[in-house]
Parts: sequence; C-alpha cells; structure tokens
Amino acid sequence: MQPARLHQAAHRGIARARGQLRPEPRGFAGGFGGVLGARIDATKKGTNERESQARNRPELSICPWGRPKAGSPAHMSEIPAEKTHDQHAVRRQKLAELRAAGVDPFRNEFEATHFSDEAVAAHVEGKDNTVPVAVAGRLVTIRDMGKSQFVKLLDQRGEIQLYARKDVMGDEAYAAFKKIDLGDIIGARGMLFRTKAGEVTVRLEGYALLSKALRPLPEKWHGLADPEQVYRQRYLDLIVNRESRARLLLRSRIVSAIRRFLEERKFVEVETPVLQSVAGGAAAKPFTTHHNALNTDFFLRISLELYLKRMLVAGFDRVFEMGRIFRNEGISRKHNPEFTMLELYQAYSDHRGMMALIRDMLAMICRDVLGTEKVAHPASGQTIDFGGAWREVTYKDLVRAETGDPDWFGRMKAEHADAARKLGLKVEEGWEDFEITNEIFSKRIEPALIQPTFVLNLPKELNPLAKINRKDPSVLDVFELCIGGMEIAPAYSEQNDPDVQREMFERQAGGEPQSIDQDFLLALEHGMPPAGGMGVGIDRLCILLTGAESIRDVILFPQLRPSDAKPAEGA
RNA sequence: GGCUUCCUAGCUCAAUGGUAGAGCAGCUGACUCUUAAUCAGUAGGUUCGGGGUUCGAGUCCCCGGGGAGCCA
Repeated sequence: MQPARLHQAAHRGIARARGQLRPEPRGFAGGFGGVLGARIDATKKGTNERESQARNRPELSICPWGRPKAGSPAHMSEIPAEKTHDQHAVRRQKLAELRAAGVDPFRNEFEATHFSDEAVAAHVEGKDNTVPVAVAGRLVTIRDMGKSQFVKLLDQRGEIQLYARKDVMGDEAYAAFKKIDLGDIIGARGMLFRTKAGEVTVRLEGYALLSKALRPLPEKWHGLADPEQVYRQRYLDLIVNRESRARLLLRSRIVSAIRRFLEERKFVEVETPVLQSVAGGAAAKPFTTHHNALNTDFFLRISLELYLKRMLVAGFDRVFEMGRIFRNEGISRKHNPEFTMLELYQAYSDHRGMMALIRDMLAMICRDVLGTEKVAHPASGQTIDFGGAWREVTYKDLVRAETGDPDWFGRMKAEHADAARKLGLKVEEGWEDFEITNEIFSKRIEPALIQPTFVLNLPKELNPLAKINRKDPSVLDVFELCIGGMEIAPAYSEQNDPDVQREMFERQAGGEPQSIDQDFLLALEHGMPPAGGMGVGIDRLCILLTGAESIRDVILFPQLRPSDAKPAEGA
C-alpha cells in the first residue's frame, strides 16, 4: 500500500518505557514444540546403570575430557602468568588441551529429549530421581561449591538447572566437568528432582561438551547495555538479556499468528519479485542494484502492491505476502531501511471489509500471543483495548476539530499555511495545499490517536491507487488505522479502472513517465476484480504489542554503519 | 544534513585538570542444596583514533570514527 510521503514524517509521543515487557512466558502453548526435529522419548534407563550406559552411548560420555595422555600439558600450567587475564587466550589453551587429550570440542552427537521448559514440566511431584531427561544448551551460570555445583543451561525456551555431585559422577568425570567454561554448549543427562529451594533440577549423571566457547559471555547481571553492541552482536544480547529474547520470540509468534489467521480465512500466501524495474506502489526512494548477466539496473521493491494486484487479475481472489521491503530513506526509531510489510488483497471486498478483517485479526493476535486484548501503552499511560468497538472518524472531522475551524476545507492555501504556523508547524514554500493540511494531521492529530481508530475518507491527493468516493469526489474510499499514535494499517477499495489508474499515475509521475509501471496497467486492462486491500506494518505492530521503544528493538539485526569486525586471532 | 550527548579492563560502571579504580567474568584456593551463592588471594588498561592547550589531560579545545536522542 502507499502510506503517502507525508505520513512518514516523525511522530511524537512514541513509546519510551523500557522493561515494560511481560515476563518471559516459560511455557509457550504449542507453537515451538518440535521445531528442532527429533526429540526422542524421555524413557531412559535408571540411575544405577549410569556407568555402563554412558560407556555404551558415545554421545553421552561421562568424561569428555578423557584421561589425559601421558605428557599432555597440565591444566593451566602452560599459560604464561601474564596471559591469565586474557580470557580468549585461556580458552584457546583449554581447547588445545582438550584436543591433546583426544576430546572433540565441537562434536555433533547428542539427542536431547526435552527443551528446558518441557523438562521442568516432566518432573513428577513427590517422585524425585525417577524421570530421566537429556537436555542441551549453553552454560550461563555456574555456582561452584567444591564437591558439588549448580549450573544452568539456556536453550530456546528458557533455562534449566543442573546439579553436579562428585559422589554421583565420580572423581574423574566431576573434575572434567568443573573445567567447562561459562558459555560452553553442552548436552546433559540425569534425573529430575526438586531442590530445597523449590527449583526443578537435573541431577547430572553424564554430559558431553558440544561446543567450546572461545569468548567470554557478557556480564551476567546487567547483560549488554551498550546499544551499539546490542545491535551489532545481537546473538550476545539474546543470550544474556532475557527481555530481548522474550520480545523477539514474541515477534515470531505474532508473525505466525498472522499467517494462521489469514490461512483460516482462505488467503493464499504468494511471493513476488524483490528486484523490480519500476519500483511502484508507494512514494519512496528505492535502492538500486544491478544484474550482471542482463546488464540491467533494478530497484529493490518499495511495496508489494502492484504485483499482488496482478495476482488478483490472475484469479487469486485472496492473496497476501509478508515480506521485506526497502526504502532508501532516513533511519530513526520508527524507520529501518528494510522492514516487513504485510499486504493482503481480497476480491469482491472493499475498504469496509478490510476494517472488519483487521479488527478481527488484531484481536485474535492479542488473544493468541498475549492472552489479552488489553495492551499497555507506556508512552501515553493508556491501556490500548483491541477488543472494544473501534472508533471511526473522517479525516476532515479530525482536521476541523484540531484546528477549531468548521469551515477549514472552504479556505484558501494561504489561510491554511498561517493556521499551521500558528500551531507551531513548519510549512515549506513549495507545498501544495493538501500537504499543509496533512502536516497538521501527521504532526498533531495522528500522534494523539492512541486507541485503535479508523480514519476514513482521506483526501484524494494522498493516494493514486484507491477508488474515489462516489458521494464526495474529493476523498477516497480508504482508511488509515492508527494505534498508539502510529499509522499501523492503510487500506483501500482498490482502483480497478485502468483508464482512471493511468490518469492518476500520470498526474503523480509529473514529468517522469518512466516511473509508471506500464506492465501493471496492461494487467489492469485484462480486468481486475473489485477488491479491498490493506497493508500492515509488521515492525510497528510489534513495537505496539511488545512495548518496545524503537523499531530497532523488534528487528533482530537493525541496519548500522558498517564497522570493522574484530578478527578472531589465533591463540 | 543540523543540534545535543555518549565512547574508560572481556562486560557493567567509577575517577575536582594531579598515582586510572570497583563489581561481575578470568586465574589460584576453600566450601556436597546454590539462586546476582559465599569466603581468601591474584592478574588485568593504546581511557575510540589523531592533534593541541597545560608543569601535568580519561577530564579542556580542534579534527576524524562509531552509537543514541531531538530536529530536518
């Protein structure tokens, strides 16, 4: 869809509060189970067989360090005293010792039976040490008490505590286990029990080192705080900052819920070209690229619209695409150069139909992903209610109310400019009349629309791809859904008259006819069914639903200036 | 693009223009139910890079790099 250029101006009053995220859900219902493929049954042998069992199971060697070969370097003694501060060097030394002892520090063989949360759930109350589990993950906590230690493993679903005892594991295996570093990835096997403090824990019987970490983890309590490092090394942020992990997992659940919803409604997901010779469907600066074999320049798409409408012509009556689009514009808390847009088109519907659809969709996502239709909006202090009746109001009524001028649309451009300046807005010299009014909408009205609001009947100048209202030819059959002070979803009754469409394109293109997608107009001439269409900014939706303060917090790897990566030097 | 601001040990942070410190992590030990475990000891710095002012610069000034916020 086409959020008009003017809608992209910065908005005020965006969510600021950090740490408003709901607690990390430990037991995501459904959704992620089995994602990693085979999880074998948790019916393993009993404790007493642990020694022989372990020897028969190469993936669960009791002592992955093995017995040091004669003449292999003694632990630590090879590290020069002046290097013991260099954690990377120390770990490389340990790696060398493992290899010298015949241990593969990057082995493959391990079959986990449970994710961390599943293991916790598998514990049978009052029956400690009867349920065997095998779990795998990164070691993120070590509490060493000499002849026993508590450690914690982090996996995709959370953490699980392991309890290692010298008398259970034997001297050799226990000594080897104590050499594992924070950050190493291991597989572990043992029986579930509940500690005195009440935490379900695996009594460690056997383990395997699966991947040696050569770099230390960030500080355990504060995590990573430097935003630059958080974005550049998101993998560390995700290991160490629970809040980030919860937020970005929530995003993938939102995306998944959207797909489920649309598929239930008989929508078909399609994929259309990213490389386009005319970047249409929106007013934005595209990225350019080049195809060598064709010796042709292409643009990266700035919207999904024109190809999805070709699919309407093709007879795909309900289509959607959720994909990356690219706009070569500024970077801010609300803009990343590549971002994710959902666009959907439904033949024989219209913008009214889209209103019902988006209302159902967002309410369903909230229930499904958050368990409630009421979402905190820290910036305004309000609670956004996705379940109630959503406000419907026309663009013109909003402008009249904001300016206090019932006859606003009967006045001349100069009067509009004066009034806008009185409201504290900047008015550029070359602006059209409608742009001045829209500046008021973008800067003053939209940021105040916190509860879900359908803004109807936008001025016809704002979009060339929508149908013109029959009763009032100065406005379009469209809405813009605003929530939390942001434009979340524009939708229209789609223009399907090829001649009107051509005229609108030509007016918009001005003196640049090459920017008109002639192939799209040709498709329209074959007949496109009447349809409702809608675009949903997925990143912004995620900002709302996760309480994030910036788009960078809901994008795994937001765009930054390239910097020289630190090379991995040898030991 | 403009304004403001930040960059100090692996990480989180201190340090009136006057000897660069602490916690975590590391290393050496003690400790068989811990929850930021505890205790003792120990090592660790191109203070983002370059230049300047000064007897003396992490600190003040200039240039450059990167990040963040506001504005455009």
